[in-house]
Amino acid sequence: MTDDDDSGSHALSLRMQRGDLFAEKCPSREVLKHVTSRWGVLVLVALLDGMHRFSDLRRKVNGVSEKMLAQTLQALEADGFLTRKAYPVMPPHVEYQLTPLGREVAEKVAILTDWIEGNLMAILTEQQQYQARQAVQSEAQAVD
Amino acid sequence: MTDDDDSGSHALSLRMQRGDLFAEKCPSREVLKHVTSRWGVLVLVALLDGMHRFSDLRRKVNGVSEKMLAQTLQALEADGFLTRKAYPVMPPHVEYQLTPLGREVAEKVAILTDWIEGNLMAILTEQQQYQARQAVQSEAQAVD
DNA sequence: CCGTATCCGCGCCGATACTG
DNA sequence: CAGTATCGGCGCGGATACGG
Repeated sequence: MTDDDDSGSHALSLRMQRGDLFAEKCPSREVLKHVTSRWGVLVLVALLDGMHRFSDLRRKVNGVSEKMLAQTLQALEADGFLTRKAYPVMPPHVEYQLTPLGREVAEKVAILTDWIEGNLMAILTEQQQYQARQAVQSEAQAVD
Repeated sequence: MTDDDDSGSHALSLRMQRGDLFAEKCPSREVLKHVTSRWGVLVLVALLDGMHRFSDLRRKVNGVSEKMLAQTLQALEADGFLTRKAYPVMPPHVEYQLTPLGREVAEKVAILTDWIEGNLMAILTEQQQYQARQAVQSEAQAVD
Protein backbone atom coordinates (compact mmCIF):
# COMPACT_ATOMS: atom_id res chain seq x y z
CA MET A 1 0.00 0.00 0.00
CA THR A 2 0.87 3.69 -0.06
CA ASP A 3 2.19 3.33 -3.62
CA ASP A 4 0.20 4.14 -6.72
CA ASP A 5 -0.15 7.84 -7.37
CA ASP A 6 -3.25 7.74 -9.56
CA SER A 7 -3.74 11.46 -9.17
CA GLY A 8 -4.05 13.09 -12.60
CA SER A 9 -4.38 10.04 -14.80
CA HIS A 10 -3.84 12.07 -17.96
CA ALA A 11 -0.56 13.47 -16.71
CA LEU A 12 0.39 9.96 -15.60
CA SER A 13 -0.15 8.36 -18.97
CA LEU A 14 1.81 11.18 -20.56
CA ARG A 15 4.67 10.54 -18.18
CA MET A 16 4.45 6.84 -18.94
CA GLN A 17 5.05 7.69 -22.60
CA ARG A 18 8.57 8.79 -21.79
CA GLY A 19 9.09 6.71 -18.65
CA ASP A 20 9.58 7.80 -15.07
CA LEU A 21 12.20 5.90 -13.11
CA PHE A 22 10.87 7.18 -9.82
CA ALA A 23 7.47 5.60 -10.44
CA GLU A 24 7.59 2.13 -9.01
CA LYS A 25 5.83 0.16 -11.73
CA CYS A 26 7.36 1.91 -14.73
CA PRO A 27 8.72 -0.58 -17.30
CA SER A 28 11.88 1.51 -17.55
CA ARG A 29 12.91 -0.02 -14.23
CA GLU A 30 13.08 -3.41 -15.94
CA VAL A 31 15.13 -2.09 -18.85
CA LEU A 32 17.48 -0.34 -16.44
CA LYS A 33 17.85 -3.60 -14.56
CA HIS A 34 19.03 -5.42 -17.68
CA VAL A 35 21.36 -2.63 -18.74
CA THR A 36 22.95 -2.08 -15.32
CA SER A 37 23.07 -5.73 -14.33
CA ARG A 38 26.42 -7.15 -13.33
CA TRP A 39 27.07 -8.76 -16.72
CA GLY A 40 24.82 -6.57 -18.87
CA VAL A 41 27.13 -3.61 -18.40
CA LEU A 42 30.20 -5.56 -19.41
CA VAL A 43 28.56 -7.24 -22.40
CA LEU A 44 27.34 -3.94 -23.80
CA VAL A 45 30.73 -2.30 -23.43
CA ALA A 46 32.47 -5.33 -24.91
CA LEU A 47 30.22 -5.30 -27.96
CA LEU A 48 31.04 -1.64 -28.62
CA ASP A 49 34.00 -2.72 -30.73
CA GLY A 50 32.06 -4.85 -33.12
CA MET A 51 30.65 -8.33 -33.52
CA HIS A 52 31.58 -11.06 -31.06
CA ARG A 53 30.96 -14.77 -30.90
CA PHE A 54 29.64 -16.39 -27.74
CA SER A 55 33.00 -17.73 -26.68
CA ASP A 56 34.67 -14.40 -27.49
CA LEU A 57 32.41 -12.72 -24.98
CA ARG A 58 32.93 -15.48 -22.48
CA ARG A 59 36.69 -14.97 -22.67
CA LYS A 60 36.53 -11.17 -22.69
CA VAL A 61 34.09 -10.78 -19.82
CA ASN A 62 36.19 -12.35 -17.14
CA GLY A 63 34.30 -14.39 -14.57
CA VAL A 64 30.95 -14.86 -16.30
CA SER A 65 29.45 -18.34 -16.46
CA GLU A 66 27.87 -19.81 -19.60
CA LYS A 67 24.47 -19.70 -18.01
CA MET A 68 24.66 -16.06 -16.98
CA LEU A 69 26.11 -14.98 -20.32
CA ALA A 70 23.32 -16.71 -22.26
CA GLN A 71 20.72 -15.25 -19.92
CA THR A 72 22.16 -11.74 -20.18
CA LEU A 73 22.33 -11.93 -23.97
CA GLN A 74 18.71 -13.06 -24.18
CA ALA A 75 17.52 -10.17 -22.04
CA LEU A 76 19.44 -7.62 -24.11
CA GLU A 77 18.19 -9.18 -27.33
CA ALA A 78 14.60 -9.07 -26.09
CA ASP A 79 15.04 -5.35 -25.37
CA GLY A 80 16.24 -4.86 -28.94
CA PHE A 81 19.78 -3.90 -27.97
CA LEU A 82 21.56 -6.64 -29.86
CA THR A 83 21.01 -9.15 -32.65
CA ARG A 84 21.78 -12.85 -32.56
CA LYS A 85 22.70 -14.61 -35.79
CA ALA A 86 23.10 -18.40 -35.62
CA TYR A 87 24.76 -20.24 -38.51
CA PRO A 88 23.56 -23.86 -38.60
CA VAL A 89 26.98 -25.35 -39.26
CA MET A 90 29.13 -27.84 -37.42
CA PRO A 91 30.57 -26.72 -35.11
CA PRO A 92 27.89 -24.10 -34.29
CA HIS A 93 28.67 -20.47 -34.91
CA VAL A 94 26.70 -17.62 -33.36
CA GLU A 95 27.35 -13.91 -33.74
CA TYR A 96 26.20 -11.13 -31.44
CA GLN A 97 26.13 -7.53 -32.51
CA LEU A 98 24.72 -4.26 -31.21
CA THR A 99 21.71 -2.75 -32.93
CA PRO A 100 21.67 1.03 -33.49
CA LEU A 101 19.52 1.28 -30.35
CA GLY A 102 21.96 -0.93 -28.47
CA ARG A 103 24.93 1.13 -29.58
CA GLU A 104 23.34 4.22 -28.07
CA VAL A 105 22.82 2.67 -24.62
CA ALA A 106 26.20 1.03 -24.73
CA GLU A 107 27.82 4.39 -25.34
CA LYS A 108 26.01 5.90 -22.37
CA VAL A 109 27.08 2.96 -20.22
CA ALA A 110 30.67 3.30 -21.43
CA ILE A 111 30.70 6.95 -20.36
CA LEU A 112 29.96 5.77 -16.84
CA THR A 113 32.40 2.85 -16.76
CA ASP A 114 35.18 4.94 -18.29
CA TRP A 115 34.71 7.57 -15.61
CA ILE A 116 34.85 4.97 -12.86
CA GLU A 117 37.95 3.35 -14.30
CA GLY A 118 39.65 6.71 -14.69
CA ASN A 119 38.77 7.93 -11.20
CA LEU A 120 39.28 4.64 -9.39
CA MET A 121 42.31 5.88 -7.48
CA ALA A 122 40.49 8.96 -6.18
CA ILE A 123 37.58 6.78 -5.08
CA LEU A 124 39.82 4.29 -3.30
CA THR A 125 41.46 7.19 -1.49
CA GLU A 126 38.05 8.42 -0.34
CA GLN A 127 37.25 4.92 0.88
CA GLN A 128 40.46 4.88 2.94
CA GLN A 129 39.64 8.23 4.52
CA TYR A 130 36.15 7.00 5.36
CA GLN A 131 37.57 3.91 7.05
CA ALA A 132 39.95 6.13 9.00
CA ARG A 133 37.08 8.33 10.21
CA GLN A 134 35.12 5.26 11.26
CA ALA A 135 38.11 3.99 13.25
CA VAL A 136 38.32 7.32 15.10
CA GLN A 137 34.61 7.12 15.90
CA SER A 138 34.97 3.62 17.35
CA GLU A 139 37.89 4.82 19.44
CA ALA A 140 35.91 7.75 20.78
CA GLN A 141 33.07 5.43 21.72
CA ALA A 142 35.47 3.20 23.66
CA VAL A 143 36.37 6.20 25.88
CA ASP A 144 32.85 7.01 27.05
CA MET B 1 40.99 -21.45 -11.35
CA THR B 2 41.74 -20.34 -14.91
CA ASP B 3 41.36 -16.72 -13.82
CA ASP B 4 44.28 -14.54 -12.80
CA ASP B 5 46.29 -13.17 -15.69
CA ASP B 6 49.54 -12.54 -13.81
CA SER B 7 51.45 -12.21 -17.07
CA GLY B 8 53.29 -8.87 -17.15
CA SER B 9 52.92 -7.79 -13.53
CA HIS B 10 54.16 -4.27 -14.30
CA ALA B 11 51.52 -3.75 -16.94
CA LEU B 12 48.97 -5.21 -14.57
CA SER B 13 49.73 -2.81 -11.73
CA LEU B 14 49.63 0.05 -14.19
CA ARG B 15 46.24 -1.06 -15.40
CA MET B 16 45.11 -1.37 -11.81
CA GLN B 17 45.96 2.30 -11.37
CA ARG B 18 43.17 3.25 -13.70
CA GLY B 19 40.98 0.20 -13.21
CA ASP B 20 39.96 -2.49 -15.67
CA LEU B 21 36.35 -3.63 -15.52
CA PHE B 22 37.09 -6.76 -17.50
CA ALA B 23 39.59 -8.00 -14.92
CA GLU B 24 37.66 -10.08 -12.43
CA LYS B 25 39.18 -8.86 -9.16
CA CYS B 26 39.40 -5.17 -9.98
CA PRO B 27 37.96 -2.96 -7.21
CA SER B 28 36.13 -0.95 -9.84
CA ARG B 29 33.67 -3.82 -10.06
CA GLU B 30 32.64 -3.09 -6.49
CA VAL B 31 32.22 0.62 -7.14
CA LEU B 32 30.21 -0.12 -10.24
CA LYS B 33 28.03 -2.44 -8.21
CA HIS B 34 27.15 0.34 -5.76
CA VAL B 35 26.55 2.91 -8.47
CA THR B 36 24.44 0.68 -10.71
CA SER B 37 22.57 -1.05 -7.91
CA ARG B 38 18.80 -0.94 -7.99
CA TRP B 39 18.52 1.93 -5.49
CA GLY B 40 21.97 3.44 -5.94
CA VAL B 41 21.05 4.70 -9.39
CA LEU B 42 17.88 6.36 -8.17
CA VAL B 43 19.47 7.91 -5.09
CA LEU B 44 22.28 9.46 -7.11
CA VAL B 45 19.90 10.92 -9.66
CA ALA B 46 17.57 12.17 -6.93
CA LEU B 47 20.41 13.97 -5.16
CA LEU B 48 21.36 15.77 -8.36
CA ASP B 49 18.96 18.56 -7.47
CA GLY B 50 20.48 19.36 -4.12
CA MET B 51 20.43 18.27 -0.50
CA HIS B 52 17.80 15.82 0.69
CA ARG B 53 16.78 14.49 4.08
CA PHE B 54 16.35 10.78 4.67
CA SER B 55 12.58 10.87 4.50
CA ASP B 56 12.71 13.10 1.41
CA LEU B 57 14.63 10.39 -0.39
CA ARG B 58 12.34 7.70 0.93
CA ARG B 59 9.35 9.53 -0.51
CA LYS B 60 11.06 10.42 -3.80
CA VAL B 61 12.50 7.00 -4.53
CA ASN B 62 9.26 5.10 -4.79
CA GLY B 63 9.34 1.58 -3.42
CA VAL B 64 12.56 1.61 -1.42
CA SER B 65 12.49 0.25 2.13
CA GLU B 66 14.16 2.00 5.06
CA LYS B 67 16.73 -0.74 5.33
CA MET B 68 17.74 -0.65 1.68
CA LEU B 69 17.86 3.14 1.61
CA ALA B 70 20.13 3.30 4.67
CA GLN B 71 22.32 0.56 3.25
CA THR B 72 22.57 2.25 -0.14
CA LEU B 73 23.42 5.60 1.42
CA GLN B 74 26.16 4.03 3.53
CA ALA B 75 27.76 2.37 0.52
CA LEU B 76 27.72 5.60 -1.49
CA GLU B 77 29.09 7.56 1.48
CA ALA B 78 31.89 5.02 1.93
CA ASP B 79 32.81 5.50 -1.74
CA GLY B 80 33.02 9.25 -1.16
CA PHE B 81 30.05 10.07 -3.40
CA LEU B 82 27.94 11.78 -0.77
CA THR B 83 28.19 13.37 2.67
CA ARG B 84 25.98 12.67 5.65
CA LYS B 85 25.38 15.45 8.18
CA ALA B 86 23.45 14.52 11.32
CA TYR B 87 22.09 17.24 13.58
CA PRO B 88 21.68 15.91 17.14
CA VAL B 89 18.32 17.54 17.73
CA MET B 90 14.93 16.18 18.62
CA PRO B 91 13.46 15.00 16.36
CA PRO B 92 16.62 13.87 14.50
CA HIS B 93 17.58 15.65 11.31
CA VAL B 94 19.99 14.18 8.74
CA GLU B 95 21.05 15.72 5.47
CA TYR B 96 22.53 13.93 2.47
CA GLN B 97 24.37 15.76 -0.28
CA LEU B 98 26.53 14.84 -3.26
CA THR B 99 30.27 15.50 -3.07
CA PRO B 100 32.00 16.93 -6.17
CA LEU B 101 33.07 13.35 -6.96
CA GLY B 102 29.51 12.15 -6.43
CA ARG B 103 28.09 14.83 -8.66
CA GLU B 104 30.30 13.63 -11.50
CA VAL B 105 29.13 10.01 -11.30
CA ALA B 106 25.55 11.07 -10.80
CA GLU B 107 25.69 13.10 -13.99
CA LYS B 108 27.02 10.12 -15.92
CA VAL B 109 24.28 7.93 -14.46
CA ALA B 110 21.65 10.54 -15.32
CA ILE B 111 22.80 10.51 -18.94
CA LEU B 112 21.95 6.83 -19.04
CA THR B 113 18.65 7.02 -17.20
CA ASP B 114 17.52 10.02 -19.24
CA TRP B 115 18.22 8.14 -22.43
CA ILE B 116 16.26 5.12 -21.24
CA GLU B 117 13.31 7.25 -20.15
CA GLY B 118 13.32 9.11 -23.46
CA ASN B 119 13.57 5.98 -25.60
CA LEU B 120 11.28 3.78 -23.56
CA MET B 121 8.61 3.64 -26.23
CA ALA B 122 11.07 2.54 -28.90
CA ILE B 123 12.39 -0.16 -26.58
CA LEU B 124 8.93 -1.44 -25.70
CA THR B 125 8.16 -1.63 -29.42
CA GLU B 126 11.28 -3.72 -29.96
CA GLN B 127 10.21 -6.00 -27.12
CA GLN B 128 6.82 -6.51 -28.79
CA GLN B 129 8.43 -7.39 -32.10
CA TYR B 130 10.73 -9.85 -30.34
CA GLN B 131 7.77 -11.53 -28.68
CA ALA B 132 6.04 -11.72 -32.06
CA ARG B 133 9.08 -13.38 -33.67
CA GLN B 134 9.23 -15.87 -30.80
CA ALA B 135 5.56 -16.73 -31.31
CA VAL B 136 6.22 -17.44 -35.00
CA GLN B 137 9.12 -19.69 -34.11
CA SER B 138 6.99 -21.71 -31.70
CA GLU B 139 4.33 -22.03 -34.35
CA ALA B 140 6.84 -23.27 -36.92
CA GLN B 141 8.10 -25.86 -34.44
CA ALA B 142 4.57 -27.13 -33.88
CA VAL B 143 4.39 -27.95 -37.61
CA ASP B 144 7.44 -30.20 -37.83
C1' DC C 1 12.67 11.27 12.70
C1' DC C 2 16.33 8.25 11.60
C1' DG C 3 18.02 4.66 11.84
C1' DT C 4 19.80 -0.62 13.62
C1' DA C 5 18.74 -5.63 14.52
C1' DT C 6 16.60 -9.84 13.41
C1' DC C 7 14.19 -13.16 10.86
C1' DC C 8 13.28 -15.36 6.67
C1' DG C 9 11.60 -16.27 1.85
C1' DC C 10 12.79 -16.02 -2.84
C1' DG C 11 15.58 -15.47 -6.69
C1' DC C 12 20.30 -15.02 -8.37
C1' DC C 13 23.92 -17.51 -9.76
C1' DG C 14 27.55 -21.18 -9.88
C1' DA C 15 28.34 -26.21 -10.81
C1' DT C 16 27.30 -30.05 -13.27
C1' DA C 17 25.38 -32.87 -16.76
C1' DC C 18 23.36 -33.37 -21.12
C1' DT C 19 21.78 -32.06 -26.40
C1' DG C 20 22.43 -30.66 -31.37
C1' DC D 1 30.85 -24.57 -30.14
C1' DA D 2 26.71 -22.94 -28.14
C1' DG D 3 23.64 -23.60 -25.61
C1' DT D 4 19.41 -25.92 -22.16
C1' DA D 5 18.08 -28.37 -17.71
C1' DT D 6 18.37 -29.16 -13.08
C1' DC D 7 19.84 -28.77 -8.38
C1' DG D 8 21.35 -26.34 -4.40
C1' DG D 9 23.69 -22.59 -1.50
C1' DC D 10 23.52 -18.11 -0.12
C1' DG D 11 22.89 -13.43 -0.29
C1' DC D 12 19.61 -9.67 -1.53
C1' DG D 13 16.11 -7.46 0.17
C1' DG D 14 11.26 -7.02 2.42
C1' DA D 15 8.70 -7.04 7.00
C1' DT D 16 8.75 -6.27 11.59
C1' DA D 17 10.31 -4.77 15.96
C1' DC D 18 13.00 -1.94 18.66
C1' DG D 19 16.63 2.10 20.21
C1' DG D 20 18.44 7.16 20.31
